[in-house]
Amino acid sequence: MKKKITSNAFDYIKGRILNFSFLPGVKISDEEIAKIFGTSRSPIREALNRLVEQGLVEYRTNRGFTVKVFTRKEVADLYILREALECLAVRLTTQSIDDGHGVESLENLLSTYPAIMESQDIARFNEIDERFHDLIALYSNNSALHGALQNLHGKIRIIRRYDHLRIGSFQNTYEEHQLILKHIVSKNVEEAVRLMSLHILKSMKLVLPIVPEQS
Amino acid sequence: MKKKITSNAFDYIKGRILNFSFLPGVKISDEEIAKIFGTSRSPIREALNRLVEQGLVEYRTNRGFTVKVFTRKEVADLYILREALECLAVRLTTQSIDDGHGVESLENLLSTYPAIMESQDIARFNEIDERFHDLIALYSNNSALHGALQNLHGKIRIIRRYDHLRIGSFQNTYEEHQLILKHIVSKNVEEAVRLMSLHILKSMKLVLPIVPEQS
DNA sequence: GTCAACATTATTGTCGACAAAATGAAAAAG
DNA sequence: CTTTTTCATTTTGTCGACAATAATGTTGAC
Repeated sequence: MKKKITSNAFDYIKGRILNFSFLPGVKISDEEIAKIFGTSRSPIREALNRLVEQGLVEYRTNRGFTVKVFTRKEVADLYILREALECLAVRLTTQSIDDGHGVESLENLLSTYPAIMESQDIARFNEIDERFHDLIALYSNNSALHGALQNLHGKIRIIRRYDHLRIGSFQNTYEEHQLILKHIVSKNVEEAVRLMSLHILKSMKLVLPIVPEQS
Repeated sequence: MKKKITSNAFDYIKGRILNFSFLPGVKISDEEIAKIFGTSRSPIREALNRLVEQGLVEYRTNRGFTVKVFTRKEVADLYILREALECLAVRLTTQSIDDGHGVESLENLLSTYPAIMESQDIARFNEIDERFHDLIALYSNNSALHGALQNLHGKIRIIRRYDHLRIGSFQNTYEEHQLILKHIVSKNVEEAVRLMSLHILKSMKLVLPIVPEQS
C-alpha cells in the first residue's frame, strides 16, 4: 500500500476546514502542513490547489492559501442553488427509490434522530441532518447531482459554524425530514418536493442573518 | 507583471481539452507540457490537479493524468442536472433582468446568429450558442449558479465533439433561443422556463445516442 | 509461436534548494 | 510624533534531481 501524500493532505486539510479547526479567513501555510506530514511542500500544494477548485480555499498569487470567507450574498446564492438541487434530488429519488434498499436506509437513519436529539449533541445532529440530504442525493442515482450537492454541503458547512442556536430546531428538522420521507415513499412527488423546498428555504432564513455582512 | 505558470498552464490545457486538441482518454504528460512551457513539472502538476477537481481530467496514482472520458450514463446525468440549473437561471434572470443592460446584450447576441448560420461555421455557432446560455446564467445574478453552469458547460463541450450533425439544427436553435428570450423579456416566467426545459431535453436526445456506450 | 521471467527504460511522486516577492522592523526624513 | 525609506526576515514559486513504480523489451523454456 502506498502513501499518496497529496490525497492524505487533501483529506486532512478539508477535514480541518469542515470541523472549524481552520476558520474562514485564516492562512493555510503549505510549509506548516508539510512539517506536520513530515514531507516536502510539493504534494501539499497539489492538495491545496484541489481545494481551491473545490471552493473551500482561496488563493492569491504570492500571498498563499486561506480558508474561503463567504459573504452574505454568496451564502444566499448557495442556498438558492441548493434548493433547486435538493428538489431535483427528491424528484429523482422518488421515482427510483424502490429499485433498492434506499427507503430502508433512510428510515433507519430517521430512527436514530430521537436518541441524538436527547443527547443535545449539536455536532452529531448536524451530521445526521447532512446525512439525510446526502442519502437522498445518492438515491437520485445521478452522480453529477450527487457530486454537486456534496460540494454545496461542504461550503454550507463552513457557514453553519455561526449557527449555534440550532438546538431549538432539532425537533422541527426531525418532523420535516419524516414528512418528506413519507411523501417520497408514497410517491407523492410534488408534495415531497414542495416540503423539501420549504425545508431548505427555512434553513436559509435561519442562517442568513447570522452570516457577517461583509468579507 | 507576473508569470504565474500554473494559471497559464491551466488555461492552456483546459483550452486544448475544450477545443478537442486533447481528446478524451488520452494521457496528458506533465513532463511534455513542462517542456512546451519551458518550465519544471511542479506548476504543471498544480494546474493538472485543479483540472482534476474541475472534472475535465482524470488521475490515477502512479499512472498520470488523462482527459476525462464520459459514459453515456454520465452524460445523461449531466444533462438532467443542466436542465434544472438552466431553468433556475431563466427563473432568476426573468425576475431581475431590467436592472441592467442584460436584455440588450442578449438581443445583440441573437442578432448575430443569422450571419453565422449563413457561414455554416459549426465551431462559431456552438460558441454563440454557449454564450447565450452563459449570459442567462450571468444575469441570474447568482455566482454559485453561474459557476456550476460554467463547469457543466465545460464537461458537455467535451461530449459535443461527437455531435457534428448539428448544422441542421442551427435554425431550430435560433428560433428556440429567440422564443425563450421573448418570454424572458415579457416576464412570462413559466413559459420561458418550460421552453428552456424543452430546449435542453431536446439537445440531450440529440447528443445521447452519439456518445459511445461504455468507457 | 506462446508465454513467463527477467532486464531495461520511461514515468511518476517527492524532495531539498534557491531566487523573487512580500512582510515586518528599524532607521531616516518630514 | 507621523510618514517614508531601507533593510533583514519570512514566505512563495519554481527548479533540477532522484528513488520508487510502471511500461516496455528481451530472452529462453516449453
